[in-house]
Amino acid sequence: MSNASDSAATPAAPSGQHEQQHDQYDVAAIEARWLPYWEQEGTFVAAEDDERERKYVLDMFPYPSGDLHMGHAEAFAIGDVPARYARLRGYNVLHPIGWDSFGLPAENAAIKNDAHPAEWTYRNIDTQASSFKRYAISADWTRRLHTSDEAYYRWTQWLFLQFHQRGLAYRKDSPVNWCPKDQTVLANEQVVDGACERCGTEVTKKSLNQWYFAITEYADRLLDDMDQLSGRWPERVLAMQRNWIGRSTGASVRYTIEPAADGADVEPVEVFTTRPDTLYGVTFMVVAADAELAEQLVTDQHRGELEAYREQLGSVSDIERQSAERERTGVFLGRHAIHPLTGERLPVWASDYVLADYGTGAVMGVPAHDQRDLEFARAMGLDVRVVVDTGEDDPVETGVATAGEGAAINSPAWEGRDKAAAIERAVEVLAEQHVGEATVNYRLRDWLLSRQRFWGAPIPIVHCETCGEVPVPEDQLPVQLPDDLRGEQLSPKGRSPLAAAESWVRTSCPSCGGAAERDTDTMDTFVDSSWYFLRFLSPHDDSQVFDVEAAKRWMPVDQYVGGVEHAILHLLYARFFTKVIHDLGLIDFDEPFSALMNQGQVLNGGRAMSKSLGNGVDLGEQLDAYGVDAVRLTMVFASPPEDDVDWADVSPSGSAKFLARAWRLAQDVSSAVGVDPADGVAGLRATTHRTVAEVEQLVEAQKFNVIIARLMELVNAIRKEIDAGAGGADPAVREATEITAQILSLVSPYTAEDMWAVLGREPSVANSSWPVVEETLLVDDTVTAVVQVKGKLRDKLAVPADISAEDLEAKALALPKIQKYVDEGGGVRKVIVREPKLVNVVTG
RNA sequence: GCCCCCAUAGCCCAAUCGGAAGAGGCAGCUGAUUUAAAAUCAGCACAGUCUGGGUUCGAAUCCCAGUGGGGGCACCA
Repeated sequence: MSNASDSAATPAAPSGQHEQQHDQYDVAAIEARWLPYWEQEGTFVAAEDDERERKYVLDMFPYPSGDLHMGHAEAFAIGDVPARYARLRGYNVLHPIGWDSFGLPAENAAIKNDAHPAEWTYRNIDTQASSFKRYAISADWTRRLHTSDEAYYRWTQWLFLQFHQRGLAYRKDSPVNWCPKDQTVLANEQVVDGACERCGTEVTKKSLNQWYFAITEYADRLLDDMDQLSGRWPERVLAMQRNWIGRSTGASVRYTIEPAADGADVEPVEVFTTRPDTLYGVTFMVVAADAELAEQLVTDQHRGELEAYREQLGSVSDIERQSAERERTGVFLGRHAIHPLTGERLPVWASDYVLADYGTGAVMGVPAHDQRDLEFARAMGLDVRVVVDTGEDDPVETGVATAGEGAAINSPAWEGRDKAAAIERAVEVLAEQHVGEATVNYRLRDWLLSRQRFWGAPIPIVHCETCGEVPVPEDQLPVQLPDDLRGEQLSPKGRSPLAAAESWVRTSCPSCGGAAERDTDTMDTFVDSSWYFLRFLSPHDDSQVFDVEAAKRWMPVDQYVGGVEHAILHLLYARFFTKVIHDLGLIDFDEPFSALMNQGQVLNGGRAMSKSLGNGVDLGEQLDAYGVDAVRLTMVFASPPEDDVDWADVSPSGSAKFLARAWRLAQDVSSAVGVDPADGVAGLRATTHRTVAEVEQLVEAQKFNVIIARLMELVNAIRKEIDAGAGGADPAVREATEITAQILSLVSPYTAEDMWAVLGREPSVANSSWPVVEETLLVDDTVTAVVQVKGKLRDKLAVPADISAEDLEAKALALPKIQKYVDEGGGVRKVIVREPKLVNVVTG
């Protein structure tokens, strides 16, 4: 069972010997034969002037972290199936490849090795590119791109300027997530459980002036347009995006604030609530302790207490603060708000359970019907007033708030109404009194895009003392990265390394010509990957961001393939970019990916492969041991594409065995090219055409693993026919074997190509035409009908396939066994007939 | 706490519309071939579909409740 002992690991035969070795399946020789051929012939180049119907099949492009690994092997084997299938079905297929080549690892490697990030990056890209070529992805290499190329990031900067011009890229001061280890800010999406997604360091808050994309302006469209993706994207990805956007509808309510003893006027405070129906249950108001609002509201007598409270909070980490069991804390601000409907005086408190950056940073306290408010009220001795009768016990006694449905009580303006009707009426009342209105709030925040790191696209903005923030004119793009920084000069210092390149920073203002400074931050690398699928349309065009005419022809992407780890970040950002680019008038669609497939992970022994577990499997070793085709076949066959593949559960040696078995069939075909399959044995022909018909459905349904199972059956059937049936000269055997090569080419291109050549056909099998199913071969003359009595199988019956319901029923009822059961059951009550396959006799 | 997905043989997994529970593979066993082994070939066995209800002539499939596993969001008002 050890890999090393597997016979598929036979070293390559010297070239030129394969003619003599045709009875031996020699993986290395077959790979060596076809790889250069495809490259020379440009077999997979997508033509612009080809007017056949088009398909754009895209794998999420890789980050160049070292060589390819098992995860790449799975993803790209799976992504190649729809691409190759479309090609066989006669589509003009675009299946490009490139690299997402900006990012932190390159920079860290550069610091460590006293080098420039570009050196590490492009070396890794070269390594991966040659591995990809060997892996025989049917990619169009002429469109290869790297996001770290000037020719690419120039247009990333151009897009930034378009966003900026429309007010969608802006700067603001805000507390932001800060990773102390990477010394850079992070987007909300990059903070997982309070820690940096990349390095795991606990994230702190820092108040900084940063660049943002106004993705929240697109929140509704991002949410609502998911309807058109339903059924074509995995449901869980859509669910994750819905969660992330977190739209909640409710009302904003304005509370006037009672002037303090010192007489100073205070602005009204607006709060957001999803439960305006509980308005009569409000007994207090709480503002976020860390919000400016708290400072504005606190009276002089209580200012000291607020400051002490804030100081105390500073020592509490985010993770601790979010723990559910924490006691409610807070301070009274010495101030009262006026209830907009009752005129009651409501004490205003500050607490850390209210978030400063959601809604308005203030909430109305409804302790009877909100658990958090109830806990706070109990801790502070505040009133609890029940205004919804849910039929549950009094929250005051149980300590459990009743958040469910029920009739409104103690609510004069909507007494007795159920939740929905009460909410509706409450919003009306608020509007009539001019104290509130229906409002929508989102969990989604604007996308923080600036990074204080080197290896990214510089933000094309110049800061001028007289003109302020000035965009770099488009004809001066790209703003190139300075090339004289390397090694230690790139180490994180809490501000961008670009700031150290003084001659780079010093520039003149594009507007007034005076002395000015460049913005020293670079863009989040997710910006780069938010539009690369468009750049693939015209990667060498230096006159425009992408060819808008080509976009009409190719976009949107018909099939996007990638890991579920990008469910929120990349996919949400790419959708956002597409909508903005749509609004810029460059494209006429507003969703980039019509269909999405998530492939699973590759595990080993039930766990993700990792260095610390020591369970890593080296892709190169697997390829050397079993061959590219066997590894690809194993990946596809192991499970449905979206499921994880556990390398400990699968058998690449079994795959290699199957490939050899399939390949040998081609050796045994002795009929000439072009013989009429109609002259061949009928049984095998029926199996063949049934397989083709089924494979068509299986590709559409993305059940790629089952394709392999069907192919194995076909191979078994051909073997049987050759050895114990009509023999290798039968035309049906040739037809079946040719089709085997075609189906196999979806997954194991080398073996398939070689079979195709051995069969005497012109390469490439990848561009051959998909077999036409002969429908007449799919229908049997006779079928087996099952006969049930009360749903239990009691007998079987061979009948003509076109039997009528009446005849089938008569035949079934005439069966002696059935008569026996019918008699025992007390006679026929009803007969269900589904001709020609089933009869169910109901007795009694 | 809220939401999404999943559960079929020792293991990975099939099963169009609700119509015979089993296609394929792995591991296992038997045999042929072989001096032997490998490779190859032929064959065998193993579950009644997580549990409990319901709908139906008929449920792996639909509905309800639960158990177990995976995932997302979460002091978001």
